[in-house]
Amino acid sequence: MLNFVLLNLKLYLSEMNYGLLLQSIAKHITITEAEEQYIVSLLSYKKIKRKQFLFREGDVHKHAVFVTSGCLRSYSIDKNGFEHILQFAPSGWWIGDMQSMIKQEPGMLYIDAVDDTEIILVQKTDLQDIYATIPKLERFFRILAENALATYQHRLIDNLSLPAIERYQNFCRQYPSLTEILPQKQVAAYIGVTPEFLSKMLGKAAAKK
Amino acid sequence: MLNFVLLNLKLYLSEMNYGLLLQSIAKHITITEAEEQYIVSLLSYKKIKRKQFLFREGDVHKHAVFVTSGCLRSYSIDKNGFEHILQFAPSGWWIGDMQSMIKQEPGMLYIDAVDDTEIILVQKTDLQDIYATIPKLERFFRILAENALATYQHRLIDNLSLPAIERYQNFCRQYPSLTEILPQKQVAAYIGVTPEFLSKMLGKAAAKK
DNA sequence: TTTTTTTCTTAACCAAGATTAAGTTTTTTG
DNA sequence: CAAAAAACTTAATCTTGGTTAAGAAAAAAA
Repeated sequence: MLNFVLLNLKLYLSEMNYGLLLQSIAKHITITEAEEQYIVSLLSYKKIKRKQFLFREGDVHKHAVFVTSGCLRSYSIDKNGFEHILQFAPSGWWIGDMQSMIKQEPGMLYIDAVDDTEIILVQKTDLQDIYATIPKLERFFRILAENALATYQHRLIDNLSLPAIERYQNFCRQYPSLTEILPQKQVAAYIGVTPEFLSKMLGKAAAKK
Repeated sequence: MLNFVLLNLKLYLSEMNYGLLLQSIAKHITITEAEEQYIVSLLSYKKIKRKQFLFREGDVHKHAVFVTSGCLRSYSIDKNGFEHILQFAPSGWWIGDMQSMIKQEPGMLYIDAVDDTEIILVQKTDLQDIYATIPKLERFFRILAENALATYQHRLIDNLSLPAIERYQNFCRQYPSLTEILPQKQVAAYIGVTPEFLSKMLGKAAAKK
């Protein structure tokens, strides 16, 4: 009977896919099984249907979000109603509005699901406890933030110095799997051009061959 | 005699201005005097004259750089020879090519001095030791990286969604002291327009009044 | 201070990319 | 499967911002 319960618990936990997050942690630091259990006890799990919102502009981000399947996107909407995509988060990625997360103030970003998506949530307040209990995790999140920082530095330089066509090529090279599944429109909103212009650009490129 | 030596040491250290860095650390975490001394023992100090280079494209960044006076800038040069500024670092700021710093590979950025500048250097290898000896510093650099991340997220959204004139206004609002000391040309290279266009824009704005 | 270098301005012309609009294809949903 | 919605294409026109060039102003260096 106990075995039966444990088996179900195990299935339940594997369905939640906390494993992917624990693996990602294990890539940078070593943690004990007891620490793993403590962390898992503070995680929660959520399914998000395609097009469903996780955050809207003005919301305060009270959770760190880790994607285990599917794909999320974060974006702003300008005063003319146009979307500008900051980030895509396929499985294994974190996503969020850092400013809002740090200062606990209303954010400027929308986050919704590009595909049916499963996520793990960590409450910001629990994160403080985790740092206090397992200081090693401070390192994990430092490394995470530093890597993200490097990525944003690179992207900013690209946006300042490259024409649209090269930004598009960079995107395809960097995220080949995303290029396949995303509507062109969203790639346009990521590289910073209108869908019409991206279409024109690709038409020209194809005509040349 | 001993007093004399100690006095001179104190003067020497204060001239190095390690205090500014220690203060900046103290804003986020609490460290003991012994820990302070350990950290200081791993720091080095350098003066950089206006226009002098600290890094060039292709250099591997083996140090974290903290500015104590003056101002540095990091930028890339595109294939047409135009500069695109990623960051200004006045006193109290860190600067560097994160990608190069993390992976210890050749960087894409130039760093030089906008003004006569004093900096503190921490070797990357010493930073590893510091993390091992004083885990609290892991938190300090996590917070630092997260704040920088928030700033870059905001800037990217601005670059994607705002016209040049608003990017200029944001820059002036965010960095009023830099706006005063920098040549217009460099503000242009930061917000992502040519100096000629920025000048035209400002002329129009002034004419309206 | 005077010479040299850098920065700023203005203006004419040019190009990358935006806008508008209409028609077509693809995907989603009922 | 049919209808509706979303995405894509094409083309004409417009706008933001780039390019080139030349002179003026300011700052740096000698």
